[in-house]
Amino acid sequence: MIKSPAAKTSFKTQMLKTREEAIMQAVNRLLADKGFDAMTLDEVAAQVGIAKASLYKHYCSKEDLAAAAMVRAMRRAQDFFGSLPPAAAPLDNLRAAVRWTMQLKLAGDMPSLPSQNSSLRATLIANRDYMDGLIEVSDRLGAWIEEAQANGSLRRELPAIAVLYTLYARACDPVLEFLQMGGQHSDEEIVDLVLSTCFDGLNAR
Amino acid sequence: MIKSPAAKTSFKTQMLKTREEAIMQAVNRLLADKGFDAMTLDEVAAQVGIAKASLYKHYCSKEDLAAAAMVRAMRRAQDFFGSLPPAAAPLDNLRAAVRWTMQLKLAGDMPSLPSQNSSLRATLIANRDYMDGLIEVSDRLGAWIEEAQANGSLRRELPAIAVLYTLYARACDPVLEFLQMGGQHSDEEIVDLVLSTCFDGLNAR
DNA sequence: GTCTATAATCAGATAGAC
DNA sequence: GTCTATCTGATTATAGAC
Repeated sequence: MIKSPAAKTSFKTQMLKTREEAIMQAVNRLLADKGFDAMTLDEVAAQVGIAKASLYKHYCSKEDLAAAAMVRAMRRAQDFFGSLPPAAAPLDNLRAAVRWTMQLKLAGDMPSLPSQNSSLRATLIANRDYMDGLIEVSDRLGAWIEEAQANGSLRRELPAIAVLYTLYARACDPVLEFLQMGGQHSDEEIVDLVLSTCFDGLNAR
Repeated sequence: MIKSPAAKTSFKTQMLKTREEAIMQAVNRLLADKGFDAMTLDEVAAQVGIAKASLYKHYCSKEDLAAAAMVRAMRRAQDFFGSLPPAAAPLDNLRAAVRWTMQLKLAGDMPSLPSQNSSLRATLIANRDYMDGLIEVSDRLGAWIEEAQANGSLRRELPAIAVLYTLYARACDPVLEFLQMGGQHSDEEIVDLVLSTCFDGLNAR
């Protein structure tokens, strides 16, 4: 069978995309599981089933690899935002966003970064795609936060930036994995618990 | 001047203790600052002002070094508990404990561990002093949690273990450093903010 | 016990054949 | 583009003089 050059290119491109998707999934899982520093490229290559050197044909450094995973996560967040009902209350949107993040985290599909400094930070800050995505996501969440404070559903005395950080922090909350490790609760229960302590606090009312 | 053997031994012992205290302080700061993986023994040695090889005369591995810092942190926590007024309400004790931890963290004097797995975990679990300290601290906090739930100041529907984890997690909460990095708030304000979001939640009441 | 010098290991990155 | 084999640098850990 004779293929046109265009079809051949398209096929190869698709193969490439599929492989890169496989790499991203492996990186996501490893990043969620052990963090950037502990993740080795040998592991990534082994999990994808390719040689380590081949990774460098797709991404030119370990930092680049992780940055790509983060860019992907930002895109997925924005897709999720787009799927929310347009008429929903801002507080419900915030809760939905945090819930979505924690579900992905528990499923090992959220490449949460280490809170502490690493060589990644510099790479990420220099990465236009990531920064654009981060800013868009932050703007979206920030708008909901201000709306929720304006309509009285969120505490007005808290600085919006502190609320934003608190929500972001749920993506790397160790309470999630500790409870998961304990084995006493289902993932769904864990998400409900942490969501409740985050928004409602520990104190009785 | 002639010294008795006893005095000489005591002096040397004291010198040793002083040096080990200096090492612990350096480890504390580095552990709080960049975490276990990113901390190198070269840095520790440089900060203490001794040769790297000398560290191994005091602690036989990097894990051991960090474990010693954690044991020390547990002891200090217990000392702090002992300094609390005996008649205080359990909820006040919990708040005081979390506040104390966050203040140390912001001052760079709390060797918070990475939430994620590392070679440290195995070493710590095998370390009797650490585990004993951890259990004692957890028992103390756990008792306060149950008392606070019994007297209605803490939400009864939350599993005590989830509350305990949530309190522990404040020791490595990235919100602290993010707000500190922003430079808009004093350390005291940051502690108040995070304490408030932890116990009172984000929602308006 | 402290030092200088060095071994041993591991992980990120590259060379070059195919 | 993918592979095997290798380089390079960083870091933990140790040897041996003093």
